[in-house]
Parts: sequence; C-alpha cells; structure tokens
Amino acid sequence: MTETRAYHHGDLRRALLAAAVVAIEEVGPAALSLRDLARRAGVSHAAPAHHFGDKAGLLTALAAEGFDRLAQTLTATGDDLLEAGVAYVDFAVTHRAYFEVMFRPELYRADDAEVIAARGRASAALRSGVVALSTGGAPADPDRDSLAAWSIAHGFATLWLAGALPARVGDNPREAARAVLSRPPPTNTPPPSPPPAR
Amino acid sequence: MTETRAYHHGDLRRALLAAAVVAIEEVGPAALSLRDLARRAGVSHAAPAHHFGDKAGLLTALAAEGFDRLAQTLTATGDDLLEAGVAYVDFAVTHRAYFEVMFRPELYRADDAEVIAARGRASAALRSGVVALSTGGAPADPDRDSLAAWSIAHGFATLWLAGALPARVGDNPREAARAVLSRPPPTNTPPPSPPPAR
DNA sequence: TCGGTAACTTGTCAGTGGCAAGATTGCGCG
DNA sequence: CGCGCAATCTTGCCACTGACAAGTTACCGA
Repeated sequence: MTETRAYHHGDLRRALLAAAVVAIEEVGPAALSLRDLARRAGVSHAAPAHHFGDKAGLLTALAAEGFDRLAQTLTATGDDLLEAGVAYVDFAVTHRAYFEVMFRPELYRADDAEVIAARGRASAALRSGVVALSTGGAPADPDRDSLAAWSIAHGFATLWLAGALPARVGDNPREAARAVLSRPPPTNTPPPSPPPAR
Repeated sequence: MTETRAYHHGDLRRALLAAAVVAIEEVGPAALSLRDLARRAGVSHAAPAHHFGDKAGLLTALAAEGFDRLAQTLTATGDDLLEAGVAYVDFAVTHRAYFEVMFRPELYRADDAEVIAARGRASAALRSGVVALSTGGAPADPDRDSLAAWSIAHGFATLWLAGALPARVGDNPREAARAVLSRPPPTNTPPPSPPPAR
C-alpha cells in the first residue's frame, strides 16, 4: 500500500523496518532509538523521520505489518483451533519484535487505518477456528469461546516472552503450548445458572 | 525490608514510588521520566538516583511491591480457582502500573532477591487454587493445569489492558473475566486418549 | 535540458539518564 | 553539650535522544 520505491539509497524504508526488528529483539520496543536505526542503515540521523514522521509512525508501520503477518499465519493454519493456538504462540516467539509492538498501543497510532484493517483480518482468522468447532455441536457462545481461546494462547505467549514461566516447561514453545492449550483449566464453580443439582 | 526512614524531606522514597505509579498510569512504564518524578515530588532531578540508583532500580522496587501485593490479593481470595482468576484480572486493571512493570523484565532487574521472593509467593498462591481443585478428583497434571489457568487469566488481563478486546465485552473487568474464565475454550483434537464418546 | 520533487543531510534545541562533586541536615557519641 | 559524620539532597555537567527547520542531492518527466 504505502510502498515507497527506492530512490537514492535502495529501499531505505524496508531497511529501517528490518533494522527495527533486530534492534527491538535486542533491547525491546521501548528502548528503540531512531538514531541507532539510522546508524545501522548507514544514513543520517534524520532520515527515518522522512519515511515515518516520528517514532510512533515507524512503530505503526511495524504493528500493521505484524498484524498482517499474523493473519496470514493463522489463515494458513486452517480451522483447527488447537493448531491455531499453537501457531499464535509460535508467531509470538518467532516474530517477537512484531508481537511486542502490536500489543503496546501506547507506542504507536492504534487508530491507523492499515493497523485496524490488518487487525481485523487477524481477529477474523482467529475466530474462524472457534466457529468451525461450534458447528461440531457443543459450544453455545462463540463470542465467549473465542475470547477464552484467544486469552489462553495470548497469555501463554506473553508469559513465555516475559520469561515468567517456570523452567520445567522446557525450551520448545510449540510443544509446551500444545500441552497447555490442549488441556484447558478445569472449572470449579459452575456458571451462575442452576446449581449442579441436575 | 529496605525501609528508608524519612530524613529531610519526608519519606521521599515512598513519594517517588507513588508518583511513579501515577506517571506510569498516564504514559506507560517506558515513557517514565525520573526527572518528572522528581518534579512531582518537589525535589531536584538527581534525588531519585540516590534512593534507587537508576531507573531500573526504581522499577525493580515497583515490581517487587507489585508481586507482593498480587500475592496478598490472591492469598486473601482463598482456594476458589475461578475467584482467583477474577482477582488476578481485577488486580491487573486496578493496579495497572504495577502489573505492567511486573511483566516487562527488560525494564528492571528481574534477578533482584526481593523480586524473586515476592514472585515466588504470588506463584504459590496462584498454584494453590489448582491443587485444591485437583483433590476434587478430575485433574491429573497440576503443573499443566496451573499453567493453563495462569495463561487464560493473564491473557485476558493483558488483552484488556492493551485495549485489544472488542467493545462487546463491556467495561466491567470482573464480570467479563468471570464469563470468560468460567468457560474455558473447547478442545477439538482430544488428547491422545479415547475420543469424547462418553 | 531544465524545473520540480522526492530523498536525504546538516544543524539545532529541549529533554533525559547518569555521574561527580558539593552543600545541608540531623543523629550518634564522646 | 557539641562535634564528627553519614545520610540526604542539590548543582553542574556530559552524552544521547526525538523532533524540527533549512539546506543539498539525485532522479524523473516534460
């Protein structure tokens, strides 16, 4: 969409985004420095501003691209809910920089049109797994179910990235995610409907 | 533990932490400025450094306090797993500044002794709900179950804070969390045991 | 070939984190 | 009682950053 062709220096826009991914993986999205990106790309300190306006502009582009890639990944996975969850976690780990920016809306312009569009595609892809499953019979509330599915995958991914999980989960995110996602936590108190005197 | 008594200016250490909570709720933990905290507390720009060494030191103190408060909250909630999950989400929303720092280990010294201790208390409190439930019969793997329970509560809380949830979930975090947590997502591919032919 | 414009540079300014050195204050102890 | 002394806080400084303004370069089309 906003494809800027290369004039002088090759595709600087692309180069800056690539450098940003590397830098974010090294120091996190908050400590990202535009001047550092410029140095990595071999241009002057003000070059990034030309392509992205400001730091938020660059992160907006990154977030949009991230949601787009996530949507593609989920779509390619198909309608298997468990596989979609595993793919979600895998995306977070293998595209850490994108993922961390995507869910920090205070760092970019979350109301950007491209971001909203790409986000919608990702949401739809995630939801389709739940809907497909609900035709199987059991689920009654797809809204709530897809929220629950999203929450558990997102929570596991976030905790993994934060290094908050205990060492015993191992170092293979796909495997660990599959184990956790395939066995949702049990409920103790039933929903506020009639007590279990059925 | 590290209680610094007030000498000249009242309890500056406490005042700075309180100011940090307010500032983080306004601009996020990354955009936090030590100089802004100093201004809010009416001291010179270098005063914070004396109490916390550097920015990471201040956030380390905040994280430790946050894990401690979370542990207290969860302990007070008792052994009901659903209530613990709701309390977790409620903590994240009502103590947003603490929560956001706690799970951004790149911002502070996660290997700090007090942080590790407080974190351990919180983990234990969370886990006790699952263990208590497992005596009820069903669950076979408390490790995996507590990870799943933690993931779904953490994911929902994180998505809520990021403003990523659709508008239809409403504006009452406790209520919304209860709905989602009481109905974990269904599994499609059953665990490699017999299929759901019950 | 020449004007226009996109792409980039140079220069600058306010704000920030962190360090060093100094000033102030109140407590411990003789 | 008062003196040393350490904890507390201030002043001053430097390197770095994001943002802006103004200038320069290189390409493209007429």
